[in-house]
Amino acid sequence: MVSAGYDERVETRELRYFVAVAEELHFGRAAQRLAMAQPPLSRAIQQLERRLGVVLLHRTARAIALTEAGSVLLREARTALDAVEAAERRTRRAAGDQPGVVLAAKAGASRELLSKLLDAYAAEPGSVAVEVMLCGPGEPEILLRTGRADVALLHRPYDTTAGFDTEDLHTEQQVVVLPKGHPLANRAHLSLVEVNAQTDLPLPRWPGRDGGHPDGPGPQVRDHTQLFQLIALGLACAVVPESLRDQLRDDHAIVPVPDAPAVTTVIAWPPHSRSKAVADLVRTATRL
Amino acid sequence: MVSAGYDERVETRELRYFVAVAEELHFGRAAQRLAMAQPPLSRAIQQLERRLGVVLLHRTARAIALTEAGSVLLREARTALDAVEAAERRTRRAAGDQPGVVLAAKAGASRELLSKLLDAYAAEPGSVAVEVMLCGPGEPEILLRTGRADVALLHRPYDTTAGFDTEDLHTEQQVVVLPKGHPLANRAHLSLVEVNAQTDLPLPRWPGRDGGHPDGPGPQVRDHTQLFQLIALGLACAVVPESLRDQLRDDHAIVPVPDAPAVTTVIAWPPHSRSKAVADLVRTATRL
DNA sequence: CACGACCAATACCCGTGCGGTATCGCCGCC
DNA sequence: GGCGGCGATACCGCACGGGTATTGGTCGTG
Repeated sequence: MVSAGYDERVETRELRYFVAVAEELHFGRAAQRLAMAQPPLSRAIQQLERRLGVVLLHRTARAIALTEAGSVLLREARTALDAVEAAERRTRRAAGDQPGVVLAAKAGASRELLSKLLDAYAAEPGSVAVEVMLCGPGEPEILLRTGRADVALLHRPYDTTAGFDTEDLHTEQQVVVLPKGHPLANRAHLSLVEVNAQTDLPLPRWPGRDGGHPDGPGPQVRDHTQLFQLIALGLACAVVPESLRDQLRDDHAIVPVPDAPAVTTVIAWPPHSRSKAVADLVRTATRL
Repeated sequence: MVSAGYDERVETRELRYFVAVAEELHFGRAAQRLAMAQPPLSRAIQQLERRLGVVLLHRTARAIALTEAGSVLLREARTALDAVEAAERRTRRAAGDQPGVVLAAKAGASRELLSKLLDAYAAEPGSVAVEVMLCGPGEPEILLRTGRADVALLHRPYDTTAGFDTEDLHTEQQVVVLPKGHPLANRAHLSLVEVNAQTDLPLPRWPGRDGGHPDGPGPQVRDHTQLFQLIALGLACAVVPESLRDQLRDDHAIVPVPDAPAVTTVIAWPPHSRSKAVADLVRTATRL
């Protein structure tokens, strides 16, 4: 009697399939996304459920929904798949000829700090080439988690630094950016509730992790350039860290918002990084 | 022309194989550990190398060694496999009927803090059953990383809290525990170098992550009970947090070691935990 | 109320690839 | 020089992943 009979181990393929189904909540579309037919996908999910001994989906012939366990697995599977992807990427890059590091940062944020950091690090003995990836909001975190970047500049509380090692570099207050000549523009300071209360200038909507924009009023925005242009046109306002004032044109006005949460720029890296270059970069950053 | 031809995606099976080979540095033993024959294992590693486009092992017909990329993959693969295992376990437990949490802590450490925490949490409204796993040094960290525990008490700097969210609970100095009547026992304090310099009482060797003990002098030790017994017998001494004095018998003597690093007890949990029970437990702990 | 649309599950088939046994090639060591 | 140890290669069989065709059940809808 060969007990159980099933192989208990879960494969990444199954996790990828499950994530696709859980996100689409539709076997057909998920199969399409995975470039495969629907029946094998159904079977694979059933097999996963058997392996785990757990019901992951409520099936009602008309639609499917995640069970409690299913939504736990969705979250866990994403981080597990990120870790696997990171393993691939970091291994590939460790074998690459050139030993550079990849630093991810939101385009436009902490511009001065970033250039000072790069200069200071380049002057260090034994420094290697730094490839800078400038990207949209929320992306540096994902790049770091999936091994596409070795180190990143993040901004609490906007970015979540959970799961990384970090060093605080700089803390600053936030300001609201208004079109020049706006009625509120000559106030000495504003509160968050006042900013939210005024309805003629909506707050912009940033894309989420999935790339989609949340619903609601306000223009969709992908980067600071877009944002500041929209503000200059009188179509939006936004609360941003005050260091962004460097990038404003004279058709903007800024007003401090003392009760908005302070923004801390941190340098973050994967907790088990053994790279000398990352360590040097972090040390340089903390000494700025 | 169907470009590449290989499936780029890495499966957990391959990672498990590689970890076994990298740890054993011997295909035969690794295959045995994996309960399979050696040839398929060789092939699987070659396939992994092709997939990644990277040489992972230096083969010299007599022995094998990790390349630079190989040791990167070993580290990354371990954390990725931990994440996959955590996904399985947390999903299984999310489907379980009883909604308890599992708390891991080193047996014997922070005994008083732990019992106060459990009492206080049990008194909270909406508290659930807490299963306490008392385990050896270094284990809570692994339990947390692989999803066997939901929350843990760790001790910096002994445990590495990298990759977890933590809250500091308590900081204390360390003391050296000596057999009663030892020549140094009546000193008001000792320095680390003095402790290391005296050679009649060796420091014990704790097991590493793999369960093996490092080489060197001194007795092998698995828990504090063993340790204190050895000390009482005059066969060892040890530097430990002072709160462990509760567990000493009167055949021990303790002397403060002011320059030993302070030990901070922290409560730690996986960064993306959404469990109300874990959140309540953490909140309770910080209020103690 | 019957019919069609929709969607997941089932039935069945085929090919790939994983794992097994047997063997080779290579190197170090009595 | 021969033997032993170890990884690679050769070859084979079967289990499993993936494909097509079809069923079954449940909504809308005329």
